[in-house]
Amino acid sequence: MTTINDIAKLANVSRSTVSRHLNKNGYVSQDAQVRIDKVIKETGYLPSQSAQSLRTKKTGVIGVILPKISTETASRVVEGINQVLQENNYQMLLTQTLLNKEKEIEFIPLLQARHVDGIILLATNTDDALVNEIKKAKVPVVVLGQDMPETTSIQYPDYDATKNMVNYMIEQGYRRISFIGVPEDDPAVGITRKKAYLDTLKEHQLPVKKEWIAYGDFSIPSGYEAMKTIMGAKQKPDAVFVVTDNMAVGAMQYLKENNLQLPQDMGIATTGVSRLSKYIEPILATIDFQNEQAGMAITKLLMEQLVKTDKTKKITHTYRRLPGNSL
Amino acid sequence: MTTINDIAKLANVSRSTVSRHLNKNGYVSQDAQVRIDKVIKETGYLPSQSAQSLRTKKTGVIGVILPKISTETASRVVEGINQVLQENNYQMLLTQTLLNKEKEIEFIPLLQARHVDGIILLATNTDDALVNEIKKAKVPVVVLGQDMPETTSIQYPDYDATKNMVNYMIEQGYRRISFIGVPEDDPAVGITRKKAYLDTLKEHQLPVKKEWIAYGDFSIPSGYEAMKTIMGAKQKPDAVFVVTDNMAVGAMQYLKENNLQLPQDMGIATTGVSRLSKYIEPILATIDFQNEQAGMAITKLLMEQLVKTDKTKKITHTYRRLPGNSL
DNA sequence: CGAATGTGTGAGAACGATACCACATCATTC
DNA sequence: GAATGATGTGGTATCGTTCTCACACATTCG
Repeated sequence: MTTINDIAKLANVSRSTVSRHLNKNGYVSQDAQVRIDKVIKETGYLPSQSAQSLRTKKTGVIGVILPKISTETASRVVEGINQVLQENNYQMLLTQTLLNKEKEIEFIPLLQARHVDGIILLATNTDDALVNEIKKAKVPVVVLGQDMPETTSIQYPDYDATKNMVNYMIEQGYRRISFIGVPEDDPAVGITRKKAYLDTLKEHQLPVKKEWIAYGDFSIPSGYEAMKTIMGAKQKPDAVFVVTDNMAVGAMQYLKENNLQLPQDMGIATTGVSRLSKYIEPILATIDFQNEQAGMAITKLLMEQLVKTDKTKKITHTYRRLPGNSL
Repeated sequence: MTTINDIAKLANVSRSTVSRHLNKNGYVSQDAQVRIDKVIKETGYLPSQSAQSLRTKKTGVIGVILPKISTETASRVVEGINQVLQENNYQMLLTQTLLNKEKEIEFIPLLQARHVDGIILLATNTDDALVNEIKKAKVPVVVLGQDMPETTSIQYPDYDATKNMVNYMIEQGYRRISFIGVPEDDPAVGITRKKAYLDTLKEHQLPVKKEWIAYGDFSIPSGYEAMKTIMGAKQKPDAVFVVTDNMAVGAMQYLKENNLQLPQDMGIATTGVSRLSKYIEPILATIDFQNEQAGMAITKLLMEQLVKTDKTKKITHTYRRLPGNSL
């Protein structure tokens, strides 16, 4: 590997001059500049990032912590993140927790040892230990998906969107609306969305039955099982709201297998829009959280934090309701 | 940030001793070890990766170059890659080319400037400039998805798998089999799969019609359009083989919109299995290239290369045919 | 005309780690 | 009791940058 010293020697200047030219600070004569440029082109020299970052404490790398990359939601968020990072000449160090909470915490110091300039966390919980680790962090940490105390974060509009959809279901004439959720470890999805569901029913004086509420773990099969549980109730619901699209697909599968006509016999609605969901039958009524944009937005927030570490900011992302024909 | 010097001072030993202890080479007394460990725990010290890599020329980071993360294939491969990397205590620097060939080439030196220990390339072409850049690389580069000359690589069994599926279609009684492919820039998908299709038909003395062949660009809409083009032919085919599942979904969409019963009026088969494809109707007959495993396999190959830079290796990955009910 | 400013350059000290080397101490062996 | 080898330790060079300083020379200005 050629180093800055080689360049200096070949261009007949000192190391300092090359550095000044490269970083465009300080004076370098026209003459020296062309000589340096020439040599750099000839040798294909690229500065050693390790040395640079040892010196400057900046790496141009952003750490991203997410549960699992091979989910459509996560990969779309990453797509958005990557886009903004690339515009700003940053690169992305990706880590997966595979839903292991310990890892979520461990990765923060680990990424800092790698001297990432900032961290983007797609959070699945808001445990104290995690919040603590974030507070201790020496680099800006921004959070997407949960309302993390004292942290710059973007939340999905879990409450409003859910309410909007459940309201819409009621407008469509459904009165016995069941619910498939997830455990409360994940506050945004597990608590907020459920609360919105309950609140909306209550506002309309509609019945809330315990047997109409079941839980899954984000996976397609768990949606299938939850639907099965609910359909075991004495009084059958006439619709179901499922908190994630994957589980909705599972639920739908169960209903179809049991010869229920959608949406005539049963309405179904969800949040989250996967690329293929337009092509399943019926097309799911869903909430689009526009994950790419969310990824871009959170990254832009981080970029801001990188220049001026100002106060923490809370933003709620937008959403769109997509009609589908499952209601 | 606490440095090794702080640790040394606090533990009353020299910097060297701390380093020796940390790297478990050379002698350190029991006594010193416990003192050092204690101080490290108290301070939460983590060695600076920049300094380490400046010194050792190793970063523990692997660069991954891929076209687009938010595709199911790519994200599953990454899932596999990540799994093996994590086992081996490596981290992953992710870059997207967004199908821009120049970037595919640029990223190789760029990642090297970041001192990645190795590069995994999910290649979409085999251009000379790219091959050249790989040859010039100072770190091991392994390639997944294309047969790259003089490079350690894993290819998908494009030829055999396609042949297997087309043969199966013929067994099922289809005789007028059409084809939706992609441009030849991507040799593995654009050339090899098409050749397998043509060869198989020829072996069975079945007609190959120009009007039965159309091309898309990997996207769902392009599959829709290609199917439309083919169905414009005077003599209609009785089946279609689509080289990627996304395009197959588009093709299927077109057929359904035009009231063709699948598989009675028209058989459809493809390669690539997306998470949701089991839930669309009919279930696509497809080839599963087992992307996670491919990702794991290519990463293991890279790990091998990292210890002993031996000769280049060529491996062809395995596949499974999934029946579905679209044939 | 001397001082102040602008332009251009290189020497050398960091940054935080690793690794080679020299040296000290102690136990073992012939 | 001298030689040998294992154990333990610290000094110092080094990796490839950036950055502060000191200094040299030109030009401008009061």
